[in-house]
Amino acid sequence: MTDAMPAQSTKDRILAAAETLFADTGFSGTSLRQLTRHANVNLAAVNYHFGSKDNLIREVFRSRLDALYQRRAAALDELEARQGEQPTLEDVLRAFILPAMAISAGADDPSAPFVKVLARAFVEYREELRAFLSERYGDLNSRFFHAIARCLDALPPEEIFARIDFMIGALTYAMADFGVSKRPPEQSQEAYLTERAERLVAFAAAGLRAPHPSDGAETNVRPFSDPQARL
Amino acid sequence: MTDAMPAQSTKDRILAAAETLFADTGFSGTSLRQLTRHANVNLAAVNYHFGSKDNLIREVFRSRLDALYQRRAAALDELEARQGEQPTLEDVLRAFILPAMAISAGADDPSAPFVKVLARAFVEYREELRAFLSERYGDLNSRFFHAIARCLDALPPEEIFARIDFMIGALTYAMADFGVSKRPPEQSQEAYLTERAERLVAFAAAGLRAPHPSDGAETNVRPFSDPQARL
DNA sequence: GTCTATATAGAGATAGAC
DNA sequence: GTCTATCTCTATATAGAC
Repeated sequence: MTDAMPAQSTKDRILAAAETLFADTGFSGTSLRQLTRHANVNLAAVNYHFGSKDNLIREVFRSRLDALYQRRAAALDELEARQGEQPTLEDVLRAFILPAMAISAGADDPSAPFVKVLARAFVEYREELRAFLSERYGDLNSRFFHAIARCLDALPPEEIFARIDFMIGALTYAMADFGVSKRPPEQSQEAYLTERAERLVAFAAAGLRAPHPSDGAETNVRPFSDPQARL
Repeated sequence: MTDAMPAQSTKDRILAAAETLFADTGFSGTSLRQLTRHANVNLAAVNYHFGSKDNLIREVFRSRLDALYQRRAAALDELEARQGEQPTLEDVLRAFILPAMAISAGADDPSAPFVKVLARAFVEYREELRAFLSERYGDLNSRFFHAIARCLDALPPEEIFARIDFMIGALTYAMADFGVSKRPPEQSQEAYLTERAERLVAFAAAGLRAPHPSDGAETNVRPFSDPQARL
């Protein structure tokens, strides 16, 4: 054998190029012509191997999301297997957040662009993605909800749902690197993302633990239609 | 005068249809043919009034973002005009968050779809949007940063920047309604969004105030390359 | 300012040779 | 399994009549 790396199949080259280009220019913004040029394969190969562009898109999702949720499941399994020891809120959040950050860690990691693909999918394939996530990973997401809820037992479920949405929004946005924060040149990408993940864990844990308005101080809410409202 | 509403100009009908369709199917996912059909105007009218599709997209942004930032500026001005009274973190966050929630408040409000357009822009026009926001609203964003930093004076700036990114991520995601939270049927859209805005204010305020790892407990960070890391 | 008609280019998909 | 060539459709943009 002369080559250490196995020769990448046409199918794999298409998947790799799809991930990169979908991350950069979106799904409808990426043509099969660009894609096959980038992957150095023939235009007809996409339809031969995947049937259609839509199927190719689904395949990109499925494989990466499976990997992400497998890591999340393993982390949660480990937490729940600890005998007698109740996981902290930070533990549970790490089990959810770190796998997502991890898949964008290495510059050499072929799955790195996927985080941007996922962020795009939230806007371009909202309903399909929601249905897919709920059908395929609903049980695991439900386990995460209960693990989080156990750490916050004074909080009503709607409040927990809302706060988890905030956490996922922060995670998605941060993963896709949409914000103004920039990696300092002297820090490695891995160290940077590790730090960011820990920052998010601390931020989200504090946010989730925030006192609930109903059992505390008045929040001074004014409806939008109030002409005095500071909009 | 027989008509209470002023007849909408071709240009306005194009803008309105653009906002709706861009929100639903994205920028590259929306063709000018769909758009002009939806607006009941001729296909050529877009190029006549806006020059190109790209210019139309920029125009949609510019007008709505100007409105959003004007409201934010007014709210911040009001806070800072209070003599002697230091605004709370919650006050500052409300000045930033409520205008964003407000523009998606009314089902009858023509600007309602814009929040989804904005979320899409974050992924489809990342760099252009970043440059545009920084050039046009950089000063105001900087004022918000300082107002927030004043409430958190023990925190290093990088930590504040990172946490503000989390807050904006949560806001964008929540505004665009990507999460699992659903409006209860008995609640009005306005009440629902008001409630969500207050929830976000409480969540973000607590998250921003989270203790900083450097001046407190050990955070037990393990790098991703550690094979023991719970990824 | 609005229309029809069309130029030009690019898209996704497929047939059929090799 | 991969190629070329091409079908068919749609895209953005524009020219020129009204």
